[in-house]
Amino acid sequence: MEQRTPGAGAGAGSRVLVVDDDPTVAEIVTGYLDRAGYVVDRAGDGPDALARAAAHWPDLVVLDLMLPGMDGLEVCRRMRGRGPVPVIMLTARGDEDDRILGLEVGADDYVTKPFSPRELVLRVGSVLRRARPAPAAASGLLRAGGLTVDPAARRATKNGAELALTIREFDLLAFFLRHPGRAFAREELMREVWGWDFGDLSTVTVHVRRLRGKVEDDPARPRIVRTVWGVGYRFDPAAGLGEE
Amino acid sequence: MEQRTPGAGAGAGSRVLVVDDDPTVAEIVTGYLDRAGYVVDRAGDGPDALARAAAHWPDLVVLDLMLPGMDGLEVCRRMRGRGPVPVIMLTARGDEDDRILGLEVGADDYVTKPFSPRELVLRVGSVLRRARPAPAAASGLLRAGGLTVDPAARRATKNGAELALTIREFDLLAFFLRHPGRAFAREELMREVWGWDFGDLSTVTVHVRRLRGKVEDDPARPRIVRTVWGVGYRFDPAAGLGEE
DNA sequence: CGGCTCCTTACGGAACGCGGACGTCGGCGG
DNA sequence: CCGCCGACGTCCGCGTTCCGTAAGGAGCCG
Repeated sequence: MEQRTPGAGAGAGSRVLVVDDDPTVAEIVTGYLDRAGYVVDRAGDGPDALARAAAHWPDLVVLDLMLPGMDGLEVCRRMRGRGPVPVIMLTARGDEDDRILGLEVGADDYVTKPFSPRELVLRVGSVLRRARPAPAAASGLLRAGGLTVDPAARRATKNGAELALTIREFDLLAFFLRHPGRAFAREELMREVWGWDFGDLSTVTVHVRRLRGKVEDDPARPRIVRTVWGVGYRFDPAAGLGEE
Repeated sequence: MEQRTPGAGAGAGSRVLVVDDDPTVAEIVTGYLDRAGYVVDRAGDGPDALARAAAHWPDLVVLDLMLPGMDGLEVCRRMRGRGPVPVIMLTARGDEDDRILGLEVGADDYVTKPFSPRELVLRVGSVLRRARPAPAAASGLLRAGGLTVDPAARRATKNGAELALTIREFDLLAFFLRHPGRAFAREELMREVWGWDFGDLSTVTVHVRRLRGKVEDDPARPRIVRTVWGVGYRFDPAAGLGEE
């Protein structure tokens, strides 16, 4: 049932570094991860782990807390010093202090010994999935010009800078981003953005003005939300950066 | 002090939540589990179960699939949303689909009605023993910004320092950590965190404020849990270190 | 130049979020 | 058994933010 490779989206072929001084444990873990479709590398102690990481930077590290020579926490710290990498710690059961320490150093998850290899595999997948920031695509994100509108987060940016928009302004901009290049009458906007079939159309005018004040480089000469005389307004997507 | 410990000695005094709308069934099950040395709590329906769980997080849940109002599967899902907890499902005999559904949602075991109470007790012990070394699969540790939330241990830290959160505050923070960067209406939070479809929304406001008081550097100018005017709140994961 | 459209500004009121405080319930310890 | 205390849900007053409307001026077109 759980035989599938992690190819279903999460980290197919991701490189996992397993660090454990116990050959038996390392062997078992390696085997399971390998069968799950990961590329696995092994290290027996701290220095070895750092060397391996230097040779091939891993996507995730499974790290035994108890290591000969260098402490697992130290390894974690050094690793983190070189670059951001998710870490799953293996700790002795019930050793609560160790777990807390691990979390402080920045472990992304922990598994207590003795553990089920299958569970470890699941957690590896989970952490990898979590570590991967939202792919931005398929998330309903709207982009045009230098503008970005995220309906889910209710955030809008222009050239990376956050815009402080009110509800109406945000909805208005989002609507424009969804229908670029088309001209809309004020009545249409009132219906689509406000959800009203009646009302003072100057409301739309004023809100367009306010939006321009926050979005346009020069609100006096709008290039993004253009006026279509005798009709209404049109969003011009090709007016992102300053060309003159 | 120890009344009577369960046979195998696993989970003496473990807290078991029994959810069944049939008073007779609940009574019998409660009786047996109680005599087996467990601390038993009872709930008659879904919302009740979630409320009980909020008050005292159980070590295991015995859950009837058929419940008035909220579906057993839904209860299971919500419960799992708050933290990893083993679940044993009670299903109608031969209702194969239900069993499959139950296992998919993440039940750790199931018992078909009519069932022998003694068998149920045995399974409870078994699941507890199995689940003990490490909380069952599914969600692990949550990290974002300088925050850490461990649903299994029900513990949260900020920059390594432990946070003294109440039940609601913890659930709220955990939910935010699970859905970073998205804006949620108060109604959604009320539904997802409280499990209510109605109620005074100012409750959410107040708890957000209390959470801010413990999480934010400057509660007056929140950077982690942000207010989205006219909409609700949003958890901002990129608010870890001090930038100004 | 006249009429219409659009821009700009200002303002009152409503909606909203926040902080503080209170009453209640349940748990815990004396 | 009783009293204390923390957590929770509710309520109220205040300050802020936002919205819709109105009115005067500027711009566009015939």
